[in-house]
Amino acid sequence: MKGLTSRQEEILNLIKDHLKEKGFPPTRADISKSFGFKSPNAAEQHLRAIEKKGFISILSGASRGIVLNQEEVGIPVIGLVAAGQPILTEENVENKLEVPPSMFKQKVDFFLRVKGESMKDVGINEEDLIAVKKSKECKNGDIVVARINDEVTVKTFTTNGEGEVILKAENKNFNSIKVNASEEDFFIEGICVGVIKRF
Amino acid sequence: MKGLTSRQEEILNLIKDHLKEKGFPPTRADISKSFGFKSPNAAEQHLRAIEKKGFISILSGASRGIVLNQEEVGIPVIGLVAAGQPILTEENVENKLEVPPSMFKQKVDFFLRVKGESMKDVGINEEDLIAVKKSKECKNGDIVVARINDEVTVKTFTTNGEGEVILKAENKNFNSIKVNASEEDFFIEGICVGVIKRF
DNA sequence: CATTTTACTGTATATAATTACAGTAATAAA
DNA sequence: TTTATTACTGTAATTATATACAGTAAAATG
Repeated sequence: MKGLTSRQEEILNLIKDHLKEKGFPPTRADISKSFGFKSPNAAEQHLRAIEKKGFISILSGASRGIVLNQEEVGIPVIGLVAAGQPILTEENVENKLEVPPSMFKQKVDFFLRVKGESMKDVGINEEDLIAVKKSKECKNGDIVVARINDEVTVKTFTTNGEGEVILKAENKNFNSIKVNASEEDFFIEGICVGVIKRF
Repeated sequence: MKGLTSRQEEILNLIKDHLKEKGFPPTRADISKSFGFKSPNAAEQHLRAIEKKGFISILSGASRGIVLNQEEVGIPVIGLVAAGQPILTEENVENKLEVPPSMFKQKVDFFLRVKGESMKDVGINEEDLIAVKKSKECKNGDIVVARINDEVTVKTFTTNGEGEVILKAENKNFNSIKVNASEEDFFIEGICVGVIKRF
């Protein structure tokens, strides 16, 4: 799927706008009119080029038969994180969830399916989806997704500012983790900005 | 905006399905074909009737110029429920949240902003939004939105089947409520099918 | 009980829309 | 430097589509 020329991109955007505003695709004549083409064939040729590059499909014979070949939009849902792999690898993505940007207070980069009950006391239970914003920085009290020696965990972050980090489990039956950041392989993957529970 | 006949509703649903699956509206011929009409005019007449009732607009001259007249902005978020009023009254709606139907396992009719910590132990805290499916029926163990003497509450539902209902608070600091359904003004508004937390 | 609405068939036509063919010219790629 | 691609004009044919007109018949409405 090669890249579109700037003109082709303009045409594609027009199609998207037309779809959004009127609810159906434009005709060749519609396209020609808005770009000032004097021949509908100009639009036709562009459509063919855009189709060839894989961005649309043209249904022959059907009027307005232009179909957008957009990949699924949405935020990836991560199940288990395979050892030794970054979180946002293709293999870890279970499916995608289309949520509006206004749903949480901050931008959500991915959802992580929670394993275990270590965060029970703040209302995060097994199988819940936590909404995570990618970030290396965090402040005391943030619920974070952290990685310690290749294991991914969700805990409350606290530090004394002298390199000592405590990842606190919000459940009295679980032990908190004291991390020596200089010795161990430790980093923050992101901050939890929300939770979705499904009953 | 009067109601559609069942046949007209079928036609409208076909239009919606066509839009969803193909990305553009059907022609009169498309409609006629899927219903087995032998004349495109059958479809035309139906479209006119549906337009007259306000559910669609027909753009004359344009092929496939059928536009759905639905505002469906999203699912209402209910803050406080004013005494003596049904939950889904205009005044109770704080704003709307556009969530995809696949987000929860069941259909969501409204979100309710939770007050108090009485359901803390199942991960429902103050200010969380619970996703509620309207229903008068529920079974033991369901988290329900109930109304007792004009007050709205969220609790776990249990009954012994003999008219005795217990609304259990999921927090040891809160008392459960025993309801005598025959004496008190009590009914179920809906079932909690999910929770959204925003940090 | 008359009238309107619903739910179609059947035919026909104007026009909307796709799409093929024949070009021109500038630019990018091999 | 030859060839392919991009970006169009211009014309025309074929097909897709909307839509008008003339009916029939049952059901709903007033």
